Amino acid sequence: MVCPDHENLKSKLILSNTNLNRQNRVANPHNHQHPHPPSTTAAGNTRAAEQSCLALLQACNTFSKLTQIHTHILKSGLQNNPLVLTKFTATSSDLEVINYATSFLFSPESDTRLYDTFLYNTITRAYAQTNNLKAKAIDVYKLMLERKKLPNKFTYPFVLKACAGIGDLNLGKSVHGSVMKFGFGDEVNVQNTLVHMYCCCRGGEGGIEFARKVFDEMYKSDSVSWSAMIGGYVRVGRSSDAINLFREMQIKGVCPDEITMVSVLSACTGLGALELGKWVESYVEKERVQKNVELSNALVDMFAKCGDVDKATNLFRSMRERNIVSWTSVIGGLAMHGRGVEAVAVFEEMVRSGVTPDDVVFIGLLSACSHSGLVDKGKRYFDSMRKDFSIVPKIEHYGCMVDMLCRAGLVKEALKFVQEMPIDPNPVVWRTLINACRAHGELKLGEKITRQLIRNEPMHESNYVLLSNIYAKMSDWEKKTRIREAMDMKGMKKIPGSTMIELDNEIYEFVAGDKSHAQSKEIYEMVDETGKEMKRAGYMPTTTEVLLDIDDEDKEDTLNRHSEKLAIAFALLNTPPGTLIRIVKNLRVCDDCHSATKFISKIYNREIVVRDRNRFHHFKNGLCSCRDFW
DNA sequence: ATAGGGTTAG
Repeated sequence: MVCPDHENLKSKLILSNTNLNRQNRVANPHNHQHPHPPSTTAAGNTRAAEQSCLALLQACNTFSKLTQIHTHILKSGLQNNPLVLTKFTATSSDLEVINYATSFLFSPESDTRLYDTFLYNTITRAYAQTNNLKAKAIDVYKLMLERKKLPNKFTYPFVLKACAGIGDLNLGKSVHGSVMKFGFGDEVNVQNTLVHMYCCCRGGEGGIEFARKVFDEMYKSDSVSWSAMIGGYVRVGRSSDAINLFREMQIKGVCPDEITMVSVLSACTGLGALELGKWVESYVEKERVQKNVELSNALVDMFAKCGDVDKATNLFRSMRERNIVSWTSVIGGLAMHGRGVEAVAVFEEMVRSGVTPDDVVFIGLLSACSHSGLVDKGKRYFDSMRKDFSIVPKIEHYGCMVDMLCRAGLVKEALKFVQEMPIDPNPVVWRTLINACRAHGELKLGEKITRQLIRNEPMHESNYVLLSNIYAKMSDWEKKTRIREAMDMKGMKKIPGSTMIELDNEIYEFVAGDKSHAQSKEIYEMVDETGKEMKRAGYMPTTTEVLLDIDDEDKEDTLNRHSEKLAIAFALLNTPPGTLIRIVKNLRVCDDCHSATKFISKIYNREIVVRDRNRFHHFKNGLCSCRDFW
């Protein structure tokens, strides 16, 4: 929705800029000759006009008034009056206003002595909170220093926020230097923003260790410092560190607020730790943390991504205030669980209720269609994005379409779609296509595409894994071995698969061939036993995805040591019969484990919920919710 | 006039 007054103001401001330039050049040559305040009488007049403008701005709280005041400013010829300009920018952080003020700041015709730190700060703040314009905030700040204006305690939170948005570690470090030089290194608010800035900046290794250093050295910290650091760990994917830090925060007796709890919930989401997430939910209830829309959204997302999408939906239904993010979390959550028909229904409900869809919710919707085989529906929604909602599809939307065609087995159509789409396919799109080639037996085509991809992206290990899997399916062990050698030579390693499971408020993690667990012996005996039961029920090990060229018996042994099989055996041993089992895998589940889990769900009468890198698999009675497409 | 948070293809 566009506010009419807002539009009005925009056009006026654009006009006023041209007016002013003309005035400077022709109608008001006075400016050129006397950059200093004009003569006494004129000064008196100016002061009166100035006071009247300031008074008007003081009372201003709506766009419509702002427009009137702007007209007034123009009439009084006070466009570049520093006091008026400062008040104007402080009253409205509307970009047009800010750009307008900035043009004076940078204009060689302006008397720069008249602009003070407040004005620079206000403009820096406005740019710092606007995407794509963070660099301008730094320009304004640098200009301020060049002109020998001293920064004050408000300056650095704004500047550091801009650095965080830009994400350049070297820039951040140099600003940190200025913070110390100007003596703001002891301000808690500045330190908090330093922590946040380092958490957001990358450059070589990334800045999170610098953040931790600032954080550890803080003389006193508050909930903001802890939230910034916890949120930082979440952002870089170090969810366990985030949880550990939260525990430390409780020990230290720092009281978390709703923002802290949002980050803690995100950490649970990252780990897939449902029990931990439920504990956080009860903590929020018990400690009466204010449950605003962001916190509720984080809860909905946590439940969906930790495997309980029904709880996520119920929570969403109970929310009094919802926004587009709430809807997106539910739709995306249902999509991940293969409940595409429901996701589509929720989307339709959203549109009916008057919420305008954005590009993000369409990613969830298209992904829902893809994971549930709703190809025609997906195509219609894809067209409708542009037609009905004026949203230009991005690479993610094209990616969903490619995935949709691939899952439906239409690999050739998917390739044609990629070749004809108006934007360049990215590696993700190619990998989607390659995996589909493997899954649907288009091995030669898959090999060709992967070789090309490796030329463009030689250091991305999943490309090699894909190629290796294609050769395995071709039974070309020689080429497969060569891929492995090539990876070794480049110093690359396959990311080890690992599986997490929660039991009695503990988190257990298994890797392939894991022997570290106290129950290790029983676990392997259980794996053997389930193996025998499964074979009796007709299970055939899928040995084509095993990495090395070894004989079939050894391959089977390798498969049996996969982390998900160990985790499931562990769960069978330690939970009462009939209990639902939830596990979280860091990579995609392999063909063999997928097939084995189906058998186990039937033989042992267990519902097994597996989260893998991309989606959920609900195994029940020998079947999987993904309908074997993944 | 200052700081930290929720959704994003495989």
